[in-house]
Amino acid sequence: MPEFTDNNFKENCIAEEDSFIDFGPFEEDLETFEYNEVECGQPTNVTEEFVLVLSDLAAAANNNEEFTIPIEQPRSQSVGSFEILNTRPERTHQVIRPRSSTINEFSPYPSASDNNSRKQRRGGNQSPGVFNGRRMTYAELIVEAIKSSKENRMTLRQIYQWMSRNIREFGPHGGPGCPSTNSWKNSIRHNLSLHEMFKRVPNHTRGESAFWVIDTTPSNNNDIYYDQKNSQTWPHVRPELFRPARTCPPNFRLDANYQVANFDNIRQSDSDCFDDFIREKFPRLALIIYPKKEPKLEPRIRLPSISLDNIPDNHSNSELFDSYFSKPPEFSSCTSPSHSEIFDSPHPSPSTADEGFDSISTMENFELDDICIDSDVDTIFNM
DNA sequence: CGTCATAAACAGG
DNA sequence: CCTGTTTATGACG
Ligand SMILES: [Mg+2]
Repeated sequence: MPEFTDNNFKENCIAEEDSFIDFGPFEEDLETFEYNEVECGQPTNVTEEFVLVLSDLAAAANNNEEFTIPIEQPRSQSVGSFEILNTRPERTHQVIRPRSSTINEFSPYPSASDNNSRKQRRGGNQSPGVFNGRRMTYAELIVEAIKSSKENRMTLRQIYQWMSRNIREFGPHGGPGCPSTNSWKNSIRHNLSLHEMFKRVPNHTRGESAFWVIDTTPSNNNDIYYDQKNSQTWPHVRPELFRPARTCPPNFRLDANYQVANFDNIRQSDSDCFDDFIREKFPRLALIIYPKKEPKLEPRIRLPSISLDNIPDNHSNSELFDSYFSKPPEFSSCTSPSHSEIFDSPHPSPSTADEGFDSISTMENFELDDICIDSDVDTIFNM
């Protein structure tokens, strides 16, 4: 199992004179898989790109291992901690995946193989609630609930109450075939979180949870990324974040007209934090490529290619890493993370969400509108 | 093939 | 227990 060392890395890398480092998904991969490519990060003037499987980076970071960049036209089946799949001599591109595991194995969420006992019926149910004579989805019902309120906002508890009182199927006399109380409440919460149109704004009343409002911003309906980021069809799989999802404080507020406005740079949900994390760690990132659910693949990050000419003969892998992941010259005013800074960090933490409000309190230009309902976001967020 | 209901893991108040 | 985020499964049009 030959490995690439500092000494032989470059010669292994450059199989041909003008070859470039390039990994899937390309060509044949795209015939089989679908990807959702999300623009992210700073623009690059580099023409060639290559793609890294995200969890490989994360795995290297978590283990504090030295990162080894695999090459095209591999001469072995293994490169460091990576496995090279679909090796075809006539191909110039290879798909790189972590060895001997799938991302599903890391997931804390229930999988089919876990419960080998009886299978539950989950799909195929019609929308359970009828309102105004029309069968509505959960999302539609929630809209009706919130719209019925005086100030177009409702706490979860109020939404529950509205459902109980206005949707017969959710009431005490629902009858057979109707979801149990726990079930439809679960679905209500699921829909509130899932759909971007439902946003939380702070509620300063002691003991009450946040208000849910309907964001009617037109861009919400036009932005593909906006629609897809919480899609059940295009999930954000975050292997290095396979940990329980956590609530964040409300990111939004109501302006004087009770329109949804957002706090800038407020703590974000895991999905949003993930993009920021990637941007921060990999400033030259061009794209994040999210896979569809099936087949289950890991997200990849697409980066501009490096010019191997600029790499000295006696380079080390970590130098190569730094040269690759550092910011391009036009952004050199910013400091970029070094190899050790990335790999020595205890956990690649998109969780500014975990660290409290330091990012907010240290934000010099953070200002609240005069009309902002919230005066003390640092201490009151009513999750 | 996209939509959506449903179950559930997990966290933190 | 309540609120919230997210993943997994699968039926249906
Ligand atoms: Mg939401």
